[in-house]
This record gives sequence, structure tokens and C-alpha cells, in this order.
Amino acid sequence: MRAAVHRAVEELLAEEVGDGLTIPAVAARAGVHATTLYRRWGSVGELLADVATSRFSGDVVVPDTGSLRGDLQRWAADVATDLADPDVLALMRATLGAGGEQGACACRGDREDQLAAMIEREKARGGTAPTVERTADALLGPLYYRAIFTGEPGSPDWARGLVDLLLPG
Amino acid sequence: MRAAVHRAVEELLAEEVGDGLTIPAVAARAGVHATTLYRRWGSVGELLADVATSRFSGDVVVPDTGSLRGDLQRWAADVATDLADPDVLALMRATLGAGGEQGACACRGDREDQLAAMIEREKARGGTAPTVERTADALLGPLYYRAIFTGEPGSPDWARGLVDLLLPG
DNA sequence: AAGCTAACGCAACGATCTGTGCGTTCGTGC
DNA sequence: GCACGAACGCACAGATCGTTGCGTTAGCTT
Repeated sequence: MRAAVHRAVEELLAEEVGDGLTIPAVAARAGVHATTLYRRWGSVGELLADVATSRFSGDVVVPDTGSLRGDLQRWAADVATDLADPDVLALMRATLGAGGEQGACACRGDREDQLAAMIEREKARGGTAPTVERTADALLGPLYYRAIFTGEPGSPDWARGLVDLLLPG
Repeated sequence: MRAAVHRAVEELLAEEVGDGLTIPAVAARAGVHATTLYRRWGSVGELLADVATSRFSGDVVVPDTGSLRGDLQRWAADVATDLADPDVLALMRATLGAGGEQGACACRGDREDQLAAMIEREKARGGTAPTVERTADALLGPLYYRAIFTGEPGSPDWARGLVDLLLPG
């Protein structure tokens, strides 16, 4: 039932409904009653934040290639591929608009945690690594900026190039 | 009259109305009739895109300090200060959600053009400069990412630090 | 097995939004 | 001076949304 609602939201977003993404519309598509949605989520914003949390958490596995550079390159390419999906873009834009602060953070998912995991692993290997903050600035910043604010999301190759600009050498 | 509507939109956004930003609400605040807004803009999304275009175009003057590093540092600090305003944040989030692709591009305003102007000036001086694309990745990316997706917009000092990471030396 | 709580379906109401037709006003060009 | 078109105010109607109250069902505890 929760799964049906989530699927209905993603389907409606994929159909360019724009501001037509309302509780009754989602309920009709999911085959449940609008009352249930009002009770469980209360508003479109909270529903979208919930969908975004599910969508952006755990969908990208943390790679383990043996080196920080390899890990980050693979991870950045995966994120770029994910952000290139128009449906994902529509979900993020709608969540940002209706979900406020909570929705915005939901769009990040656990991606900064994934960065922290890779950096921690490199340090455990005895290597040196930039801070999580700087890595987020150099990778997540451009990745999300291009996806959201420009019509052209970055390619996986371009994402890999970001890693080369971040790491020395 | 157009100015009154724009002011009404910004006021309502500053009041955390959330999804209560509707055409009738804006019309009542601006002292005009909703019919006029429906005819001129058609939807909240187009209205927000219009407001965003006005807000994000020409509000930051291109500095001229004599060096590319100085120009970029000053410009980045100005943009960071601008993005730290909660009202600006609310406007961007609402525009992203309701304005679709058009609204998203409106949030960039002419900031990439400003970057291009500074880079062009450095080249006219005979100096070397990174491409506009890479500069946007290194500056606009982190600036916008932190403002939109995290609750903590970057400080002007942090923004200046981004320039040092971009330029060699 | 009986009771209880939580969750969902259902119907109805009030409020709000979206869109249309008509009259008026203001500015422009002949 | 006069005709014309664009823009706005106004009132109204259809449609949709958000909310409440009640009945029913499923699952869990005792």
C-alpha cells in the first residue's frame, strides 16, 4: 500500500503533471482513498519528502576498488547516471518546492555518509584524503547543480573528471 | 502593478506559507484581482519564474579588482551572501518546484554570464583562466548545493576559499 | 477465543481554486 | 475629436481540494 502510493507519485511526476500532483490525484492512481493519504502524510510536501527519502537512500552502493580515486570515480559516475534520469529530476524539483527544508535534505539521502565511508576507508589504509566537506563541495556540488539548475545533467565521464580535479596528481 | 505582484509573492514566500502560495492569495496581497494574474501569467509556476528572473538578474554587479582571483573571490562572497538570505532560498525552492525547467534556469539568472565576463577580462589582460564550465563547477556548484540542499548556506569566507581551490598557486 | 487498537474505506460538507463573460477605463493612432 | 484595442475590475459558475465523522476490518494481546 505504501509502495503503491510511492509508485503512483513517481508515475504522476513522470507525466509532467506539474502542479497537478495533489493528494486526490495520487490516491486515485494508487487505488486508495484520499482520506488515508491525508491521515498518513498530511500534505503533499511530507509525502514527497518520504518518497525522496526512499528513493535517495541506499540506491547507490559504496564501491570498493582499492583506491580512493577509483572509489570516488565510480561513485561519481553512478550518481551522475542516477541524476540524469528525468524522473529523478522531477522528483527532486517537486520535493524541493513542496517539502521545504525537510524535503531538501531528503534529496541528499545518505550520499554524504557514503563519501565519509570512502574517505574513512582510505584513511584506514594509511593514505591521505580530503575532508568530507571539501569532497562534497567538489563532487556533490557540481553534480547536483548541473542536474537541477541546467538542462544538461553531467555525463559519467565528466563526473569522473571532477575527481581528478579534487585529488592532487 | 507588476511590481506590486512581485512584492506580494516575495512577502508571501517570506511568511512560510508553504503550498498556500496561490494565485488568489497573491492577488489579494497585491491589491489586484485574481483574474488579472490568471490572464497575465496563467499559473503559479510561470509567475514564480518571472519573479525569479527579475530577482536573479542584475542584482550582483561584476567586480573589477584587477586580478581574476580578486574578482572571483569578491563575486563568490557576494553570491554566498545573497544565497544566505532565507527569502531568496524560499523563492528558489518554490520556483524549482512549480516552474519546471524554465524556473530552474531562471534561478541561475545571468551568473554564468558574469563568470564569463570575468574570465574574458582576464584573458584580455593576457593572463590564463580556467574555462567557464569548470569555474561554474567549482564555484556555482558548491554555492548552490549548500544553499539549497543543506540547511547551512556557505559563509563569504568559505566562498572565497573555493576560489583558492580552483586557481593554482 | 474475546477484546482492543490501529488502519482503511466511505460519504458528505465547506472552502478554495480555476476559468469565463461582460462592462469599464486608459492609452494610441488616424 | 474619434475610433479602436489592450488591460483591468467584477460577478458568477463549475470543479477540485482539504477535512471530519462513522462504520468496518485486520492484527495483536491477554
